[in-house]
Amino acid sequence: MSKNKKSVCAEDLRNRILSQDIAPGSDLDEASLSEEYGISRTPLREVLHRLAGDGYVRLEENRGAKVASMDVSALRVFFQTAPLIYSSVARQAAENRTSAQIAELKDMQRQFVQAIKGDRAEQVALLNHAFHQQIGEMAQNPYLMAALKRMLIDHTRFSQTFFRPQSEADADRIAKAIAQHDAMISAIEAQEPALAIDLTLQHWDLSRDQLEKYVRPDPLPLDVISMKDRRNAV
Amino acid sequence: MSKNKKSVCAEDLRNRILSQDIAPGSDLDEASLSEEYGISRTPLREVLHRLAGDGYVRLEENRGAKVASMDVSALRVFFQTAPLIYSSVARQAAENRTSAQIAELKDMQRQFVQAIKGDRAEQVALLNHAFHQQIGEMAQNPYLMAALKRMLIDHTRFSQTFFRPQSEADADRIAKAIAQHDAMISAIEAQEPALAIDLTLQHWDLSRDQLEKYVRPDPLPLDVISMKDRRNAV
DNA sequence: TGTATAAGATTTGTATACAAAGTGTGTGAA
DNA sequence: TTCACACACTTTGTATACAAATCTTATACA
Repeated sequence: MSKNKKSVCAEDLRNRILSQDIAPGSDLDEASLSEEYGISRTPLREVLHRLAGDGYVRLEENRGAKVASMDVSALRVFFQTAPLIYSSVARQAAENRTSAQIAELKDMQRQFVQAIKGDRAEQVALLNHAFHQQIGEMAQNPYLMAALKRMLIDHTRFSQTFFRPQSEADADRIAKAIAQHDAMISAIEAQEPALAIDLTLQHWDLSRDQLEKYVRPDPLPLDVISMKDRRNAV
Repeated sequence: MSKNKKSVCAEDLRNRILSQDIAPGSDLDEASLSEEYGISRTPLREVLHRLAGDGYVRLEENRGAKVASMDVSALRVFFQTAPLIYSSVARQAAENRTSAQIAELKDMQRQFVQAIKGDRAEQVALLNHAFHQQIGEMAQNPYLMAALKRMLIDHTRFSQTFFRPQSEADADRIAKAIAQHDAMISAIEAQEPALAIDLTLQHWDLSRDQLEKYVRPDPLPLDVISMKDRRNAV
């Protein structure tokens, strides 16, 4: 794939951040990371500076790099902004996509479906990320792309649980997401911006419902109350 | 201002790129730049990687950093996208601004007007950049901010000629721009999103007209045709 | 004259050593 | 016991040396 160790390092760090393998807010230790990727600190630091510009990490003077945090206030803005960016990107993707890009998008969707069948939740989330980023590439709009990339960093991190079906209803939602992806591909391929926007907003609605579950999950079983009583009794 | 040499270097490079002191597409030589800023190549390269993430430069494998180019196709997308981003940012700035941010914005506007009076065109362009970026900060939306910052890189570079008045009409336009800034400050301070959007779109229209002049300037005097005839005759 | 190739010069990429800043811990005085 | 300070230790920041790649130029050959 990528030729040199440095780009492998950068891509792996991105993936680990996206999949919350490295938690939001955690420190990135230069020494251990450089050893892990078999490079010296110099190129590693260059990677970190690049990731900082891309919004994956934050650099603090004399105290190193931390993974970009996800606080509650950010969440509100996220929900507010996503429909605007996603639908604008979808419109332009339908208008400007090349056939080579369509082929690549279809390939990504194939891999995405494969990964779902194989129950590899982390891979699924990353492939979903790549799918939506590819639609961003199709829009050929560097300004919207900058916003989209930042949205997808948070979206992918938030949606970690999305692709780990817990119930029959979860599986249904994933099947629906696959179908929506297929419909979006068709609309973009057919160069129908209005349809692409509509499908994108539907896809967003599905994702949003699931994200809200992630943010505000079902309350813990009420048993804990009796446990608390018991502990106090001791 | 900034404490260390490294951030001075980063800021100066940004300014030089924004003011086209370093032309789009030109190479950045590590050795000469590091000498110029009195730092070694290691931190300079880190700065370049950061600027790459921010969209100021492009890094090419084994052939260094080049200033982000501005080709014709980009221009089309720029005009297409600016109203969406600018008005969205203006809305949220009016909704979310703090009073401290208003004070800072007013101060920037003061400096901006001062620089215009002093005929320091380059400073004027940079202060105009800072003004609009501050409105971006007020929106408190990192996703839109990413798009806005990228837009402003190109906008500031395109608008280099804007603030070098050549005629009475140019001076009028600059006066109008100042008045629009003031009106935008008032609308944001009064937390009136609809008004802020409206004023922003008016401001954009003014800027767009001037940008179109920059891209498609008045044709050269027709004298050249006779000059050409003369040369061919020799 | 034009092209291909090889050697040299230049520039970029990486590793290592050292400097500087931050962090933690233990000891002594209030 | 608590606070302050000094000291050691850890981590980040920078400079330099060297390796690797690219670019330039000169030369040979068609």
